[in-house]
Amino acid sequence: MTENQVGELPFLLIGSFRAVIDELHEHLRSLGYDDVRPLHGFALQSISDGGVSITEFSHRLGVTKQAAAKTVASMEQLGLVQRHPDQTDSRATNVTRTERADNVLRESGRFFARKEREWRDAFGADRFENLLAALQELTSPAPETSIPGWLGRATRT
Amino acid sequence: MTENQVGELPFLLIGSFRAVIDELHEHLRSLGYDDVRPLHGFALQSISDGGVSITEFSHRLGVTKQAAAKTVASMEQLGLVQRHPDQTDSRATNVTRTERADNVLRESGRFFARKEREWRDAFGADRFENLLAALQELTSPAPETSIPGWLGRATRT
DNA sequence: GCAGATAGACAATGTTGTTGTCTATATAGT
DNA sequence: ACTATATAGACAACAACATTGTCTATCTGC
Repeated sequence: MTENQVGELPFLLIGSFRAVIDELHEHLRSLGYDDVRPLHGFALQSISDGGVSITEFSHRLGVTKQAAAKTVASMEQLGLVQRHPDQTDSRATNVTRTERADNVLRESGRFFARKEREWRDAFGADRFENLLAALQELTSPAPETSIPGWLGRATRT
Repeated sequence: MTENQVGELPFLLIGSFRAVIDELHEHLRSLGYDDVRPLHGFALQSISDGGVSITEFSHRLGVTKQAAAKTVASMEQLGLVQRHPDQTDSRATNVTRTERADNVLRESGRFFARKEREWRDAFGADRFENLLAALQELTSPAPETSIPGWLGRATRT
């Protein structure tokens, strides 16, 4: 069973992540948000309360402006964001979350809070805090948020 | 800074994963394996020492046979795998790793072993074992290995 | 005002997936 | 043995998400 096992921790990390995200989206589906996909969750979190420009959005997601514009277009179709002309810069577009998107974020937040409570209870507060602290150290300085477009793409752009 | 922060742990998980995989491929690049990408690492681990059929390969990766066949084709181009007619089933293709692929796996294994040693030293054995154990509990029953094609795709296929 | 930078659209293309369909071979039931 | 069905994998068309390159409109600093 351990044939070719090249490293354990990385698989535990991605496996845990996948497990919790899968659970989240199962939950969201049960609430009727059945067209929201993991990518959209990442994207929604990159939109500040006052909205963001497409360029800033692309930076937060770690993709090109063009890719970000397409993501915005698809999320607009899903009723998750709206595009408004920027008042102070007529070149720019201000992208804001819709109420629907806010609901998705709120439900996701509740889900994660519940999940973390579960884990804390299951592990014990000490072990749980230790887990968090250890992971924080692993993500060196800054927790990288530009995940979409990363896996499966060339590391060397 | 915590505006819209919907959940901390998931980001720590994916962030840590990304950090270590990025480091691995930086290392591999420094060794001359500059055309091997994260996807290939997942794929190579799914190839047993005696080789696998394309169908079995597709199951291990969690993708369709067609997608697996394309991955095999691209890895063949990179000199990572070879295709042989199966001796006992003339419909089937046996896919084996090349020496180059074995080297990549070996170097990856070394890298991860070194990384885990570093972390163990940095955290202390107790905290490190706790981290591992906690993550194992998070990955419910089985650590999911079918990662490619997951992020960014529809959860509901 | 003008030169250069920036915002974002449009087009073409690459990578990695998907469904659907097809042929060849294997296997199980009669 | 014969036939029905299942399986292995190829081929084709297409979807999703990214890329690079190019273009226009607008902004900003001198």
